[in-house]
Amino acid sequence: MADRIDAPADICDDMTPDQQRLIRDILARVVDKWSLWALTELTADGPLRFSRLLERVEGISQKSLTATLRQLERDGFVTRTVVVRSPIRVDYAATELGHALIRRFQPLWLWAAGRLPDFVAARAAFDARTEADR
Amino acid sequence: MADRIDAPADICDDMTPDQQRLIRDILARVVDKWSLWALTELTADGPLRFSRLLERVEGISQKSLTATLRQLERDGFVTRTVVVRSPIRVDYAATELGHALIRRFQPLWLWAAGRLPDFVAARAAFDARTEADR
DNA sequence: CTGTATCCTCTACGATACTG
DNA sequence: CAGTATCGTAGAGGATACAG
Repeated sequence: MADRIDAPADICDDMTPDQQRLIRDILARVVDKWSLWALTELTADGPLRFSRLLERVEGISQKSLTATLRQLERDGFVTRTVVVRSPIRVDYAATELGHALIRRFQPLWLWAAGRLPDFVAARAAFDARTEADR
Repeated sequence: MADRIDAPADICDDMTPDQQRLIRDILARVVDKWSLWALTELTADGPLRFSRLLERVEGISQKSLTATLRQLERDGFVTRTVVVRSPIRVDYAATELGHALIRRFQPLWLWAAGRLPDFVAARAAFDARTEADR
């Protein structure tokens, strides 16, 4: 399953403020506290039920998981399938769009991981600087 | 100025929870309401003074711009240079790390731009679905 | 089991006024 | 001009209880 070809670079110049806002909106949501984490679990391990996700995304509350999944569903990153048994059961799965996002995001994550020493050093330097004077 | 080679993919398995938290922290900050925007202005147009940034990052308050720049400085993405004239003047500039981040982020942005129709469609479908039933 | 509803807290952020 | 201080508001998100 190959990604679509990237849009040409000058596409950004042709975008309305509304469109730019939507993109920022999408990307911001994706890097919020839980979305990327939940989506990563789904892309890594196939469909998962609500309660499995609740275990895997450590620290998330039920309420926030519900909200996070709704957003991901609304933006087309996951599907939600109700299995009408007793007890009821709901499966969540990453869509093609969801998989694509994770694939696209991974290089950024890896880059950040490789640069981790720089971040640690930068913070240490800054904190040392600001504790002394200012 | 070439980027560093990416870390190998399995680097993620060797990371402590603390390190993973730091990466999420960094990446989350970067996509927050203002950071990426401010940093983009700096990478596009060389050093800028505080008041120029305040104009360019439309809608940001003085307080938030100060906070945003402090975070970016602390994480090593920008430098802050005080020019002691009268009136005082402060220049902000993107570091190599800051430029690298923007470069790394751009493909993701372009991908999102290219997929914009999908997002619009997904949201429309979801909203139609949820207005009918639920 | 999978949600929704309520409450409560904490933080982000704008507006405004003030300082070096 | 660049920043700090203070206030007020709005939203995110946890804990808990309850419903289908």
